[in-house]
Amino acid sequence: MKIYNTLTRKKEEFVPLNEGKALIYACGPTVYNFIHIGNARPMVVFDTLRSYLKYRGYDVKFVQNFTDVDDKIINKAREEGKTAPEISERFIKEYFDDADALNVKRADVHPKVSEHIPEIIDFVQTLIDKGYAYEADGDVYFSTRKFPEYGKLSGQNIDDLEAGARIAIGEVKEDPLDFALWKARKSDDEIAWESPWGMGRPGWHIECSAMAKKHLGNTIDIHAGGEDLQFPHHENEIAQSECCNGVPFARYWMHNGYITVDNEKMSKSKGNFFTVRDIRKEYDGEVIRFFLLSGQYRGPINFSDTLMEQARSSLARMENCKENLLHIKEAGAEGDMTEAEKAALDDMTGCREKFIEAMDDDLNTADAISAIFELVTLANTAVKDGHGSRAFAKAALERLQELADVLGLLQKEVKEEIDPEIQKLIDERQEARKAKNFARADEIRDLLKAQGITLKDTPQGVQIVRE
RNA sequence: GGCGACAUAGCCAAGUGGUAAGGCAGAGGUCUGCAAAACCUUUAUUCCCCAGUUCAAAUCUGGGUGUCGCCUCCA
Repeated sequence: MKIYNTLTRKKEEFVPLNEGKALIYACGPTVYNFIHIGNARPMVVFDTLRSYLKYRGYDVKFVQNFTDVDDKIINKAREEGKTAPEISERFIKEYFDDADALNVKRADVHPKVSEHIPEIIDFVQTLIDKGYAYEADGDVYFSTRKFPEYGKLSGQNIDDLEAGARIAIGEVKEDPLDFALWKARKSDDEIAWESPWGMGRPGWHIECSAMAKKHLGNTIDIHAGGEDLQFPHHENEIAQSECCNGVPFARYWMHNGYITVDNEKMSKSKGNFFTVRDIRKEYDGEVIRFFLLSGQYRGPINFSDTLMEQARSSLARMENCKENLLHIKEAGAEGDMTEAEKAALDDMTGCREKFIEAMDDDLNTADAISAIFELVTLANTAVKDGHGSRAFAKAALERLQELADVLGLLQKEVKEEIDPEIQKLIDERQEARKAKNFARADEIRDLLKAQGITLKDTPQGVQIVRE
């Protein structure tokens, strides 16, 4: 598989540190609010990366942190008269609720900053001992200029950065480019821990370095996150980790593009963002997932109602195919497949190859989706004359599901049981249709439709589709 | 100012040297009691503009134009 590596600005063959294994660290959310659609993109994209690597046989260890110690959380806690842990625990829960809706699986480890304070303190102390960091008034800063490779990820020249940087009033940094590893407590209501430098809390960048080190080791395979984290967050992580550990930090850096609204970046500070929770009122989580995978992950993607509607319609085509095949699997012709079905099944092998080729090319999910649509068309066409066989439906379904699973699509459980009352109505409708009492038949169909049950009259009998 | 990304049909979106995938929407048709779903046909002589390289360019080079991002918390 080829991965676009931000570090080299090239697509490179993915060669993990240890053959057959993949160590991935993805920057997770600061848990002070519901996640927005922009947060959802890296979740879905890197969940798909993990899923695909597993599909290709890698033993994947995927770590995604929660930043549960942060100014924003402290502020939110003050506003609501709660403690910081109360805020973060609540929004971690809400995070998982949204993640589940998006079919984003749990990471192997979800470390929290608050549970890694000793590791972080050790990390900072090592940097001080090695001469890369210094203490000032209870703060600890990283001496950026002591890391000659600073800027290698973002392509920034350290002197150009210097020109734009400023030391804010009250800061005690030796150099404008230095950044905080540890922040001294400023008021009693701030969450804080004991440290060799007094009461305080970790800076933002150090968390990821420390947690990645603990759970994945000194060198990891892939470090992932949003494009805007490239600088300074990831640049600082590299500086800290490589100075502390003396080995390369991450072999591949992957960055997803952002979501725009009216072609402007959506961000918390601009306030033009949509939470996943709100969007879910209108669209199924799987539609959101489909939408996020419909374009290449590195480019920007514009969010709008029109595009969500398109995503919904597109995904419906895939879902219909699955439902139709499920129905034929139960009610279709018994015995051998037709020649057309055999041929279609053969052609589906090509779809799988196209799918893999696309995903191998830096996770080209747009092309991968088109491969699934080609498979859908093959399946639909093979059974269009109404003579679909059970054997074909079963085999086609497996092939469809295999690819959809990799993308985390078509994950809804199909309910098998039918309420006896409902079944009675369905039977009555069939009787009515036989008697050409279409008024009654349509009445029942409308009645059930209102309950989320769609009836389709197919060559294989009534197909029942539930929402 | 420094660094970077993008520009393909009504909309979304692949394609990075060999003659424009896929999806949505639209139009017409088939099937159906009617629907739904599905199938068939149809929708870019052309890929922001201009020059160049080449037998051949959406794809490479140079120059424009436009849009956006990072450099400050953000995925």
